[in-house]
Amino acid sequence: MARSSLDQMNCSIARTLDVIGDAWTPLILRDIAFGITRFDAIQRNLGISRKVLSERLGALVEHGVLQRVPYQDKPARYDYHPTEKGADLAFVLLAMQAWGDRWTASDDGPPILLRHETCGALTKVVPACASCGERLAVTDVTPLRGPGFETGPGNAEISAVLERREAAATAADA
Amino acid sequence: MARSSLDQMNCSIARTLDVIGDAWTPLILRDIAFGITRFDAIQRNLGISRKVLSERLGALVEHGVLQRVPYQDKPARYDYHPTEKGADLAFVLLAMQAWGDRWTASDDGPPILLRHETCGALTKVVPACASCGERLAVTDVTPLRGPGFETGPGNAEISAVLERREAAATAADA
DNA sequence: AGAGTCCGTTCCGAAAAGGAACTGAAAAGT
DNA sequence: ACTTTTCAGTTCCTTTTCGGAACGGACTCT
Repeated sequence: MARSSLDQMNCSIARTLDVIGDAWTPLILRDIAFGITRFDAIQRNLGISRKVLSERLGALVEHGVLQRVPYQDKPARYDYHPTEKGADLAFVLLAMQAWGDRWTASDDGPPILLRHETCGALTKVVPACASCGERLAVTDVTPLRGPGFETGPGNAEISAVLERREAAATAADA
Repeated sequence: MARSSLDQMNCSIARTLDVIGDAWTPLILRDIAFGITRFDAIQRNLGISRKVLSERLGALVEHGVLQRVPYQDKPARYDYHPTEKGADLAFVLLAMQAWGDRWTASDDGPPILLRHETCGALTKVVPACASCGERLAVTDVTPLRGPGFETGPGNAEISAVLERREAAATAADA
């Protein structure tokens, strides 16, 4: 994982991966979301090496995803809490959970259920269109080059693909 | 990334990470979703080392996320296509994209836009409740221990947290 | 005083990644 | 016919990262 190359890419997925693109980081964020906010507790829970945990937490603070909140002074000790930016990653985690529930759960069923407090039902998280609110199927969304698009490392071929598609779509319109 | 420890965990997120828990795999899946389905094209596009790409593609086929589809015979050559299991990972990618768009995009705006063909609008993907269809806020969902839950590696502390919360909720009901 | 908690850092051997070169089979150029 | 190019890997070697155990420091508890 070339640390630098990812956030250089003109791609929101790559830039997200620059923050959470390894095996441990999402699990650390999961623990914190569950209210396990201290170094030792996370380390015990995950069985992660203290060294790597220390590095990951530092990077997450660096990225503005977590913040250190002091809970005692004598030896300075902190809880790690999500910032708004960090809390917003929950949807990524929930999407992973939904996929894992569907494709990797044991016969018993999923280990964790979610209740939607507003409607009271046990639920799962599904993707919806921000505009019409309808549930989204993958086949219903088409990618287009956006205002921030530039051909560069990590998307040269994608640029070509999109150009071809958009040209075809324009031709079809005429 | 301890290959084995992750899929051993009683957690859908961990088991998902066992499949896509590194920096390259999601980008490879993104490329394939865009229709870049051949070894060399992916390699060129991402600048990933051929060795790692080869390993990742093999693992994804192994996991049943991708399948090799022959497109010529003499030297056997394949396109990599998503299976249903693989296509279903698109929502994880879209969640990453949505987060990246919001928190890491440049001033120009996001590099890629999505059009929802059903309603015609430029959109972004938001989480919704599968039951009531309402848009979900993270604070509206409560995790509960599910049928497949077992205390074990990776969730001992979580088990304790949930137990406490569920006990508190039960007490509040009475 | 001695053990326990908490959060790290340090050191070392093992594993993984990066990178360039090499193989192999066939099509395409000259 | 011969060389170059395309395509998909594999191999080898160097650099980075990881895992694991030990150590440190600042305190609290018994």
